[in-house]
Amino acid sequence: MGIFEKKDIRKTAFRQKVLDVFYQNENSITIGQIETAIGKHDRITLYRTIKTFLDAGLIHEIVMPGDVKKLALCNDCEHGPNEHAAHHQHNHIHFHCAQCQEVICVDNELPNIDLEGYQIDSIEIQARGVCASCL
Amino acid sequence: MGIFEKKDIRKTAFRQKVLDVFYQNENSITIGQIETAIGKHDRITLYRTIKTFLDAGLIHEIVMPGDVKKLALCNDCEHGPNEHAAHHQHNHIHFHCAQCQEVICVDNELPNIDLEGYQIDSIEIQARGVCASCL
DNA sequence: ATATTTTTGCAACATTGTTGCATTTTATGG
DNA sequence: CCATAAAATGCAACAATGTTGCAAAAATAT
Ligand SMILES: [Mn+2]
Ligand SMILES: [Mn+2]
Ligand SMILES: [Zn+2]
Ligand SMILES: [Zn+2]
Repeated sequence: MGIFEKKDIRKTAFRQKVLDVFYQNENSITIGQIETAIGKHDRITLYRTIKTFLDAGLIHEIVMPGDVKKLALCNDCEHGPNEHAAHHQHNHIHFHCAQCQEVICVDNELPNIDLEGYQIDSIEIQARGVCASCL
Repeated sequence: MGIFEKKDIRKTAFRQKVLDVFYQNENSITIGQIETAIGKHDRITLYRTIKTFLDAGLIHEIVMPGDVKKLALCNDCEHGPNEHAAHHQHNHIHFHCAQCQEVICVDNELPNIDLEGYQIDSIEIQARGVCASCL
């Protein structure tokens, strides 16, 4: 049973190629990286594919400080049915390495945040520094 | 001694108008809000003004999940000289209220995050839920 | 195999932001 | 206050990124 059946979206040659790019990279990737990897292609279809993957909970979007935008496979993320990308619940930290510039989904417990007078439904944490491989 | 002298950037009529929009709003604002508030104006100059303010450490940029981009006055932020926007050190949490849609800089201690094997230089936290006014 | 549904590719458009350059505004200081 | 120098502005043109409508093609269901 492939990932497409599991997520109930149609399996097409194009989508498989895009998905492969995710599998071929250890960390999160940019749309630009996908475009380079899949060669000649249609930009519009790629955008729609990404939206499909996002809606299906196959991948998640990471927006880092400084407008660095990345995409990553969802492994440990929590998803409701058809959860909108904006309300995605990562339960990991996103780490931007200042040296190799990779943006890494680091598996770990999120700290408990408590803001007096506020009701917190979800949190998202970005960290910056030097990653394990670069240290 | 006005804020322009303090930050060593020239005071102009246009910049004063933009700055006033920040003062008139309790929370963070979008570029669109500024454009509406200052009326007929030049889009390019506004972008350059915002960059100037960012470079001067007068304001900071907030990128929330779902590509919500906002700007806010720097009050308690830490700045080195000419610190680039991407490496800005907020020391507060950014809270997005799902009800009023405001993005609020909430003053509070940041938790101590420790990732085994990683060197963390700075962190940024976004929270989502219902704000104090909406509860 | 045929019918139905979804995806794709193309063209056109929208939004957001940038760059070069001539003109205007602001700050300086005699 | 006026002349000068430095910086900010406005315009035009461009660039990057993403969206929409629609006809053709591909994928699934019967
Ligand atoms: Mn996810
Ligand atoms: Mn700041
Ligand atoms: Zn992630
Ligand atoms: Zn803030």
